[in-house]
Amino acid sequence: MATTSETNAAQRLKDSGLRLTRAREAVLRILEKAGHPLSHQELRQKLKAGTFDRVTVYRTLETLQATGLLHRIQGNDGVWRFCGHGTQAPSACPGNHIHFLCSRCGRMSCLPEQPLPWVTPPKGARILSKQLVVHGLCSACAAQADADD
Amino acid sequence: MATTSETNAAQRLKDSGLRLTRAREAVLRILEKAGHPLSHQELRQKLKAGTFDRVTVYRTLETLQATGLLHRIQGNDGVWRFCGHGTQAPSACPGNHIHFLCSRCGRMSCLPEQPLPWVTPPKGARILSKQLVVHGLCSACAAQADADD
DNA sequence: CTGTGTGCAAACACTTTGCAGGTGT
DNA sequence: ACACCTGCAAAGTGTTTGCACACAG
Repeated sequence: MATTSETNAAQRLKDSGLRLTRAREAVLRILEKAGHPLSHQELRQKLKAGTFDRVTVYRTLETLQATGLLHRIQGNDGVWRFCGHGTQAPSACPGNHIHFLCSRCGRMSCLPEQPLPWVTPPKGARILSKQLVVHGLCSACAAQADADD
Repeated sequence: MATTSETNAAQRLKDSGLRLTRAREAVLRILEKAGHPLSHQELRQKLKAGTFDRVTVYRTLETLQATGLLHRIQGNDGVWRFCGHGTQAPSACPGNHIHFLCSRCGRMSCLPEQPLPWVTPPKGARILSKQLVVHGLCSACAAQADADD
């Protein structure tokens, strides 16, 4: 079961029945290391722009997310952010928790210790997923904002 | 204090110190009547497309929202939806509750009886707003989906 | 009259689609 | 060998910006 951290991303891809390609491995590896959700753009920057086509990255993220290797959340900026940290189980970070998005620096973070609340569905409705995103200033930006006085 | 329902929208605009214009009154009136949040697009359709420029509607929504006459939420489709129902107080429907978005028909509804949970901010961070959106199938679409078997 | 609102055109950002050629198994 | 990935080009969707004219107060 245990694999070296080197090949962890590759292993997860294989285990999921996906073809092992450069793009997938690179994307997954970066997201595993990131520790917080990255937008397409942020991810692209870490890939040393030019390595992969924008479209490829979009499709790769879509595939990984559909396979359950990543989860995605969206802040009030309308941008998807993908999270793949917690590399042990196939879906170690299922995203069933609150996310925090800093309105100043745009960085999103997971609040894994705070689960999503129970929601009573409207009569007859079926709930498929929930998303609780908290907007505000992260500690760094809050301090910065105070200094700007 | 009471005004006829005819001029309610107009009155609220004046009370907020905004200039009374055709666009603002029309937009506010529609949102008051809608009873659920409308996207720019949905709103535009109710305005009998062509009445106002797209840009005007965007700016009007921005203004009304900034003034507190509307609140806005965003589903996982990245689209803003504006809500102005509950017309009594200046900010009668502040949006401090859960929203439900049907992934099939795209209609959003308010779940006003279910308030947002308390969230503990990350150390040093400052929370400015919260958004809990539940995705799924509304009762109509759930029934329809079952019938599609 | 003056400042704000509106319409029109164009720009923007993010994402998706179509198709030909390249790659993993 | 064959299906699936990738890159390139182009289109799509929602939203914003710049500027000149029109309108509310």
